[in-house]
Amino acid sequence: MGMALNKEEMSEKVLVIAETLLNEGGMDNLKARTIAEQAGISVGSVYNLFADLDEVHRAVNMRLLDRLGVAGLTAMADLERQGVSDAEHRILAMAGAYVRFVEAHPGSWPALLAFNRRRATLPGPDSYQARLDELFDIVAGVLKAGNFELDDDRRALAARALWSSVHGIVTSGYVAKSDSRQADEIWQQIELLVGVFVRGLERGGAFAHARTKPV
Amino acid sequence: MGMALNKEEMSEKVLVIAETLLNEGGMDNLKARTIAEQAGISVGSVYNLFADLDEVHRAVNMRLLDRLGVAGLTAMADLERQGVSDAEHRILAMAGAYVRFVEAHPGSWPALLAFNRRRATLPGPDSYQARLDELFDIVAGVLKAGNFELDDDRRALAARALWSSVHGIVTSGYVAKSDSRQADEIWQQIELLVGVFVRGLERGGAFAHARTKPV
DNA sequence: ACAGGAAATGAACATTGTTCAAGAGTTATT
DNA sequence: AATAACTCTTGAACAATGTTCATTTCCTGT
Repeated sequence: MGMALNKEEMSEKVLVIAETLLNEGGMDNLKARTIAEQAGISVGSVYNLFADLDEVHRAVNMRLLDRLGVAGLTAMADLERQGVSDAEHRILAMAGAYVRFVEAHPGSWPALLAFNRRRATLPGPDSYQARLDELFDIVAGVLKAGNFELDDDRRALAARALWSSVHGIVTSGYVAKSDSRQADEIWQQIELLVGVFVRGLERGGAFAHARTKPV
Repeated sequence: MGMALNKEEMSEKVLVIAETLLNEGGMDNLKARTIAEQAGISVGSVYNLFADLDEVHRAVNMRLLDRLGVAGLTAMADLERQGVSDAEHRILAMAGAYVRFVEAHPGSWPALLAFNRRRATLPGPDSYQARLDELFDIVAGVLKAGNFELDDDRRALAARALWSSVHGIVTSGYVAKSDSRQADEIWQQIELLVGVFVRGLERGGAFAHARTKPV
């Protein structure tokens, strides 16, 4: 007989199952009964471990974000080892890590940032936003090493804008993900964005701006 | 007694109701029974007019995309009338139109591009992607008037990258939409992006790039 | 061995999308 | 006018789901 799992171990098992379900069939595939069946417990027990499916989903997202962060840092470390310190190359490596991550998580990624499950993303006691900030910080670190003329606030803003832009390109690109050449189109856009962005920063464009927000 | 509505008029009524429901409560608020009740028909009749709720949702999205396109064109026309032909200002005006549109459609916008309802956005016989292309074309038009050194393909790519970037910034910004200063942060990022992007294009950065896609 | 509590269970409930047989209404034909 | 053929509407019924909770089972300390 297998040793009975304690609460934490069973939670872990549930999360592994949940991640697989999400990856395979997206948000709609995360069902309480399926989890219970695959984990060898009852529906009620799932609700004993987690308040509701939202909490399960959030927990899975947490781990995904963590792994995405690790992937980014790993990519940076790899370039470091190769002695690459060029900002454009490093940013492209970050973007590459992100694209690979997305491609490796076709089902769970759509619900990762645009978390649309039940209620509109309540702030949550957890550090959801904190993990996103960590990702921004990695990009900001690359920008800092790039020696652009940016103060800390401005650099943070640029990092968020750049990262969000890459995210937007990937998102838009995968809406109609029927074609396989779509992947190529995405990467072309990213290369263009990063190239133009870096050159724009080098020109100091980040400072020359006026408030033009329309009412 | 009010004249009975024919099929088309009733479809119209259903779509108006559906749009309101989506705007007020998001995707989960689009329920067959609510629509039926508010339209004064039976549940079955809703399914007589539309194959399923997905089709209703898609139809609503179509109209939203149309209106978004009109908003963009209107913004361009306004600037035209004011004699503004500066590319950066025009792009910012486009982005402003987009941001205003998003703010005006808090419930329906999240499901507009990332259409996650049932199946993964099947290509659909409709012109969903075509409407998105129209929006890209508007941006491409602005870039063309900007006299950057871009051939047609490259300009189309830049337009898509730029528009998707703006979309990404708005998307990321509204994930944690608790704060009202978030709106300001979004616009700052957009200004930075557009400013840097335009300056980067002016430097011809769109050409100086190498294939660096990681495996 | 037994009491007390903690955890697991799964039947039951509420809500949903969707279907479809039956009925109501409309139009064409004789 | 009467009837037939057709279309549209209805709402009850079904299946799938998230969630709850009274009951049962299991474990632990004495």
